[in-house]
Amino acid sequence: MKKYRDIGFKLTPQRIAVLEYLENNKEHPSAETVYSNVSKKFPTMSFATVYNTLAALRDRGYLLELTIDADKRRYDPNIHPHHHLICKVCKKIIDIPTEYMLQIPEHLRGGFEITGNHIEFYGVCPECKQQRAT
Amino acid sequence: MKKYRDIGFKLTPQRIAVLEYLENNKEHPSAETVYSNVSKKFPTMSFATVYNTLAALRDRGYLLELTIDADKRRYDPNIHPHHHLICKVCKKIIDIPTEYMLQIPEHLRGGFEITGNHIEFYGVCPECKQQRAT
DNA sequence: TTTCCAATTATAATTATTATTATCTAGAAC
DNA sequence: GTTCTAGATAATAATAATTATAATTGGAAA
Repeated sequence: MKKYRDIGFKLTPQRIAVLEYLENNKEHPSAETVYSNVSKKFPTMSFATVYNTLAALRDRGYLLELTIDADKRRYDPNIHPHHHLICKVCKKIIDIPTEYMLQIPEHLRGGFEITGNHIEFYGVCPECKQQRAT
Repeated sequence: MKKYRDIGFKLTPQRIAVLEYLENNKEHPSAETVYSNVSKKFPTMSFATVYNTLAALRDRGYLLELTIDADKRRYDPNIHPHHHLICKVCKKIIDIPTEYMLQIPEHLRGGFEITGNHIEFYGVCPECKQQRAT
């Protein structure tokens, strides 16, 4: 696949299948979902390969690992900064552009009734910053 | 413990020990941390009891279950709406009042260097809403 | 005091994820 | 195009967090 050239690691058919499944995917799939879909076309696919590929892509910044669902990690191919709207019942996840921090416009809400929000600020604490410096 | 009367479920010594450990705790401990601390004073304490108690408190709204850390669930006795500042290295979690959505003042940052943020909006999607209605 | 029942304990089971290892292959070098 | 090898795959074992099961216990209520 030409389009994935220079992604920075060895391109195997398995990895291309994962990349293709993820491309433009808005479902925020779990490793299990990726596995079950990719292995349809690639029956020899191993679960470990899915985990390896997802971790490799995450480490290289091609994929976000979401911790929204306590039961399983979810993966987001949209690496541009954005927020999420989450159904508390079925754990459906919808992307929300960063410009909407207070009010989400109707056309993006998708019929959701929004009941709350939570902001996670990320950084490095002074203790860990110092550890790294040494 | 008078203060925990009428909490809505049977108060056992084990549960009181968990409640006392959690009270005013700002560490956002995991089940493992709760277990290891509570079992110091309560050596017969079982891991299942910790999980049961945390789930019972969470279900009754006395405790928030945080999904910030992919590796383990963390628990927050502060049930008033608030946000979190998270060290990406050590997973330390600091409470941030809801009034600070854009800029966190120096005295709350605790020396953190803040590099990003992510908002989770919660709600119920139309599909799940309908399911519930039936 | 006795009965009853929900909570606890001990432990087994489950689920997601990571590690191990032998084998294989993509892609660089010739 | 062939060869070579670092890195990838597949199969499987291991680990860690969490949940389920079943027997036991202890305290509330009769």
